Amino acid sequence: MTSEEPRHAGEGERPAPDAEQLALIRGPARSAPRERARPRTWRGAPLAESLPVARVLVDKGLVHLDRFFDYAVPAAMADEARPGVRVRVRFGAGERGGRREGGGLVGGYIVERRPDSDYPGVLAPLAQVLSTEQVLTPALLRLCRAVADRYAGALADVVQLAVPPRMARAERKESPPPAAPPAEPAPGTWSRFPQGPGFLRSLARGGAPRAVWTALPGPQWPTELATAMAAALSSGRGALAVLPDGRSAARVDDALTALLGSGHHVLLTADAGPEARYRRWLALSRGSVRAVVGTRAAMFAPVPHLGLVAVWDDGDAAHSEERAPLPHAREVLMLRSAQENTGFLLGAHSCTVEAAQLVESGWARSLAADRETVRAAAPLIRTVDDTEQARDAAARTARLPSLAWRTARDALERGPVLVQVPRRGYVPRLACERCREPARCGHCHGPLASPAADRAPDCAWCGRPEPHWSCPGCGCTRLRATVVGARRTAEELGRAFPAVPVRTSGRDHVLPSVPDRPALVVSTPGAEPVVEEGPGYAAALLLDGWALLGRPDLRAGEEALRRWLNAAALVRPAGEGGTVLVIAEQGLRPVQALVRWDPPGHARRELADRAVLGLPPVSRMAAVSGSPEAVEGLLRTATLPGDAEVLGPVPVAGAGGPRRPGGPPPGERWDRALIRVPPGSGAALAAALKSAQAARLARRQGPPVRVRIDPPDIG
DNA sequence: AGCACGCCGACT
DNA sequence: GTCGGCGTGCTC
Repeated sequence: MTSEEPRHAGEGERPAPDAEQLALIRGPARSAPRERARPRTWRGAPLAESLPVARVLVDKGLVHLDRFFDYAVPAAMADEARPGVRVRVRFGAGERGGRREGGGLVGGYIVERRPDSDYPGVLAPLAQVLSTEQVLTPALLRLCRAVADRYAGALADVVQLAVPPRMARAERKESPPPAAPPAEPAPGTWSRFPQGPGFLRSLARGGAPRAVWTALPGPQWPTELATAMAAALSSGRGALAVLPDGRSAARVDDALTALLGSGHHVLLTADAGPEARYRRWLALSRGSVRAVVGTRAAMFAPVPHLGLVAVWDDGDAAHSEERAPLPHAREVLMLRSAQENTGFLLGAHSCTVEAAQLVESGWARSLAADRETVRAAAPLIRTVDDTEQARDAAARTARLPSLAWRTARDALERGPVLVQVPRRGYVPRLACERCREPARCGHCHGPLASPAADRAPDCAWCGRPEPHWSCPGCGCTRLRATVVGARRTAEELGRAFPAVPVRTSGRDHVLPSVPDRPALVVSTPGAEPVVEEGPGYAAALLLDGWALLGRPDLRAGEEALRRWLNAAALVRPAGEGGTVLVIAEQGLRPVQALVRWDPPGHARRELADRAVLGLPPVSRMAAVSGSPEAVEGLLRTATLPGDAEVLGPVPVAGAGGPRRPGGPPPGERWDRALIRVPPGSGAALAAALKSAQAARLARRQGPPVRVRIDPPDIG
């Protein structure tokens, strides 16, 4: 702490110790009022000779402080105080009384060195340069700025997500020079995709192709993803891949190692620990390593001269950052791809509506295999309609359809059988009694919910009652609550095969893999073990159709299909006896898409529907929530774009429900309003909400409001 | 957000 | 004449 000096009594009353220096930093012919001209922590230390002003991003995530502050650079720090380094500065209410030191020390980053400042007062000096490591590079700063704007958040909040905390020990270690770029990789199994080799060639030649990749079922995708990264590396550029969890990241990391050895890439996941993580981050930042595979925080990894950004399975909820301003990895990587002119690869077994929109709009090209190739790689999909079971709740949980039993029995002779069961905790809402289509509001297409069993339903978005609902699909006027739960079916299954070992994998106990031997593997979605070595599961039983499809969430169908496809992709091809049995009504759109193994087709149809109904991502939405007065106040003061449409506010289920972080405090009522704008007005909406939020906080007009762009739970 | 300033009423 | 309520505005 070179600048932590004791306070001199009466210092404030004296003229500045070095009037010439202060004139220099105050800028040309500016006569600041005398009381403002008193330096605060100033000890008369000389200033840096060139560029004596440092523009600093103060590390406080307050929306109304979302700007830079200028500080004087003492001569002693002239060399160290480079753009991008971490600093400590005094920040807070000034010492206008001349008696106190300024506010406390806070952290920050130098974003720029300048010859002068436009601040009319006297600049406080930098208190300390914490480290000479230039962590917030201009490219990273620009990305953080774009992400903050996109999500109506504060720059400092985004920087906190992007730059890991400092670990001094990790900084002391030197990083080796980078390895020479590897040779251009052979396409390998990318040859199964007509556009695959061309995509790789473009990357290898320094191009920036953008693709939405529908991966084929089977275990090849990690190697294919790694091959695309290697192609970008072979052009002398860097590559980055974001995966939804540590397990899948490790698989791609292994594939890269198999392809290139260990000198070219790092794995950036939470389980490495903070110090190792920072060391690897520094290896990238210093240009010692050019490729990174990781979970969502890796989307900000400081790869210089990036050639490819990739994201796997963008429908997985883990790609949504849960800290403010809640950015999504796919969106961040899209911004990054545009800013740094890189290739873009969005891969998955399924296809989100956002991915379909990227193809539809022409922003990305589709990278999919021919129908015959898909059919040869996919397992046989069979469906069991459960309408018969639905008549009797007891039968539904206790009895297994005989086809499921036979499928499992036959498959267990050849290998392991995967049983996918739902996770607990789905919110029951209303659906058509006959066709089970989730019931939607006739006015805004929000989901209907029943406040009490014997009352008419309300819209959960706009609050309008809907006493005379009728199903647009089948004309039925009767509603039913959605049913959840099929776990006992799996237990029943275990009892039906007493001779076979039953293994379970779930949120608490994730089983990474199982041997290629007969066993029942019961797993919740997302925790399915892969089969070691062999051709994959002999069969899969997908039992969670009801729980998923009954949800009124906009993404219910897409999410059901995504989970089914991820499980079904672990099953061996139909030609080798692989069978998937899904318990769900055959006529449902996601079920048909699974049977035909056509996830892009499903996403395209969903996209067309949403365009008609004005739902995201065809329109952009924002959620504003907080106490009723706060929400009302923000909506009143905000100057929204002219084409914005406000839905609600309506009360949010608070007390009694599961307590979510950042949600309403127990016992208090919270409201939520949704604002939707047509395509093209998203940026204006974010900007309007951000400035209204800033004004509100600055003037302290009542309790805080939460603003969320692209709310995930609008249905 | 903190934090300090300042303008007003109540008390010594 | 002095203390302290909180309404208002700034932080380089």
